Amino acid sequence: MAENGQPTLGDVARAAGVSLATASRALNGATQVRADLRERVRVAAERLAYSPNAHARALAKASNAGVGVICHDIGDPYFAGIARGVMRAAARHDLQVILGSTFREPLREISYASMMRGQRVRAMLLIGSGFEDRAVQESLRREVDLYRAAGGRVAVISRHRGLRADAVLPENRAGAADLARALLGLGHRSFAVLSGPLSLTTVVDRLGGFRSALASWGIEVSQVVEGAFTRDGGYEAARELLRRGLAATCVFAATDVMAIGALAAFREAGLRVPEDVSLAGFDDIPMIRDLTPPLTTVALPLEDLGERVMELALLPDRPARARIERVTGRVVLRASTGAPPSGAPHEGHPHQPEPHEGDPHEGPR
Amino acid sequence: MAENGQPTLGDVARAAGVSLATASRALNGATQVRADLRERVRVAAERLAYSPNAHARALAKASNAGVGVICHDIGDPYFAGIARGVMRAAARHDLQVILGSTFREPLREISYASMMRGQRVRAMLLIGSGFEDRAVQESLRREVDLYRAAGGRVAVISRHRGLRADAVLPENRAGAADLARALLGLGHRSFAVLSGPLSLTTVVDRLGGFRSALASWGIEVSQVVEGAFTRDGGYEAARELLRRGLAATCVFAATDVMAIGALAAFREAGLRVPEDVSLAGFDDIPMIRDLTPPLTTVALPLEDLGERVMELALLPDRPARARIERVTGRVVLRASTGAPPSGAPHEGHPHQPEPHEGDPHEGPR
DNA sequence: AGCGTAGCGGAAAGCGCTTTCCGAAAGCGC
DNA sequence: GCGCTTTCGGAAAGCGCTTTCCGCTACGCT
Repeated sequence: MAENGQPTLGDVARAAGVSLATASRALNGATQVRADLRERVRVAAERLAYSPNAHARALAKASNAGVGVICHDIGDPYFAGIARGVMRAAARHDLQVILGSTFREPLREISYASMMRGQRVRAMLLIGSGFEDRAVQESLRREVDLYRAAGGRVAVISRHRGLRADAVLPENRAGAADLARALLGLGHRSFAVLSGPLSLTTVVDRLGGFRSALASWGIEVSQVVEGAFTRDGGYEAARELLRRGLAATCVFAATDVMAIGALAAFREAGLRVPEDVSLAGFDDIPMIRDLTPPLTTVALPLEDLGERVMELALLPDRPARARIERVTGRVVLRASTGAPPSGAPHEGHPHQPEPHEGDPHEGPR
Repeated sequence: MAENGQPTLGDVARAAGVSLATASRALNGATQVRADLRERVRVAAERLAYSPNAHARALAKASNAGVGVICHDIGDPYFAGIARGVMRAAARHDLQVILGSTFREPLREISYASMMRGQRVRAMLLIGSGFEDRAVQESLRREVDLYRAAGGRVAVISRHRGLRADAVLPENRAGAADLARALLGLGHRSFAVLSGPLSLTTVVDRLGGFRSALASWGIEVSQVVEGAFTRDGGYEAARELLRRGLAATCVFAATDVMAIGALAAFREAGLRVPEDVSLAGFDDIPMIRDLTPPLTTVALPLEDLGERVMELALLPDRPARARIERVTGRVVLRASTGAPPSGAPHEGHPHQPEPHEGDPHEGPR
């Protein structure tokens, strides 16, 4: 009996009248143990409420039933949705999940990764765009490489650059382009974008896809305002947009969460959506269906994303090249977008070059 | 060097030219190691990218830097909000979080608890009401007792019954009573409740508090419809309510998540909120502020709840009696509640006994 | 200068489990 | 019925770390 009162495998073996090794085999293995003995061991374990020490087991087996998951904010519906999928997949494989929420602090991401390497988790999942900071990227890269060198598996969502890990990649460019075309189809000819931090590939791709689809109609995005990837970030960005003077009939927010904030800002300013301005987001987090008006968006199967990234990390053979699973976003037109108001700014001269404060950021890659 | 390529403490010691024990002390302890040696070890560890094997450490120390957290659905904003707080507190204490999401399957809760016992986590956090099933409760109770007997610490949110664990308990009764009084103050005299499963103490308390406040005005709840603790559960319950014929000017949904569904159902039925019917929820999940209309609710500091339950579990001395922290819910009146419509049913005869299909459930405990 | 004491480094014993390596027991054919 | 093959159970060696227990060194004191 271990000092803390927990029975050990030895206790079980003794209670069952077999050797320690036999008890181990009886409990774990498909190995050959006589049926009656196996049963006796099982009963003894049951009776003692034996719970194998996972650490001892992991140490002896040099493998582990844990996976590490690092996301930016478990309170954010986007990550919560993905986490849901991850949990489901993990349960299917009898894996336990060690969760890290960075709260968008780069250093915390590194330290989580390092901690998970120490835990010898079987796989490490990085969910969401990486941080811009070069040094941070370098540290993370190093950490991940060490982890992989030790046999760990890494898979990511929305973050392929520089990590060459297996990845689930939402097709941000194509999705945003589809959205742009749908909005053009509604009659809009002038657009503003509330982007997230322009350092994130996710944002660059969404903005880029949106722009390129417009470009083939000879239209440019009138205004871009950067904001944090949060509800309040969207709210502030929308306020900034209004402060600058809204010069668009349609606003595209880089994420639904931001769009929610934008909606609030517009409403506060007395703008009706979609009568005065159309608004679209990206991701399709569950709650936006219940907003008034329900939000047009590019739907990503969040829970699926989580399940797939888990499965990806668990695939046995590591090919030379990283496996990439692309996930299509489906445009869902809801009531937050409609025809542009008649008398809208720029209507009738869609091809005019737009002199405005412009955005200093490079186009799509 | 371990076979998987990870350097071991022995490697570090050799590289630093000290003994294994010295290396261990240098890295961990406030124990006495000469400063220059300590530094040499640190450098060697750094250079080798040494990451101590957490399992070996946990095994040797018979303690562990992990805590287990079990909730019902990490995708639900209520639990996601609490989880956020837990993560924050865990990070403060350098603890890693092993997360379990039961998806409301009782057996999964047991198996998570058992798994976490095997992990020898330092603390176990159970978030949210327990399951009704007697056998399930018994198993969980047994599991928890074994875990505690082995020195584990358990803390819970919203689940005191039968576990005698330290608990953070939202004051559901008082909160619901306050809400009822506020609604009475708005002029309402007839009420329907969309409750969650009546087997949950949370629901019983909220319903009970609501009822008892009404009772002191001689008013009874006209209708109670049970539904699942989800958006769709609220939606369905509201539809059922409408099907039976809404006989109230104000509807109280046991959780915000349910209220969101109810709002959708009412809107679909052409009922205006709050002009035709007032609607209130409970919890104050972030998104309800952005609904139209914003939802009246009883605000719980979700993130705080998470931080507090974590801190509670970490408190060193275990007193004979469980520590209970009660958390007050604050009524937040928003636009989803207003004065009852004139010509509302029952108006003018608030004290009449209400013969209707009634609810078979006992009153507040 | 000699002795006592404190402090620091090294050897070694586990932590609880898995797993290999053997020896023993059982089953089979002739 | 005897020897050989096949199973199966037990002893023991780690997995990587912490920690106790010693012995040695170096310093301080008289």
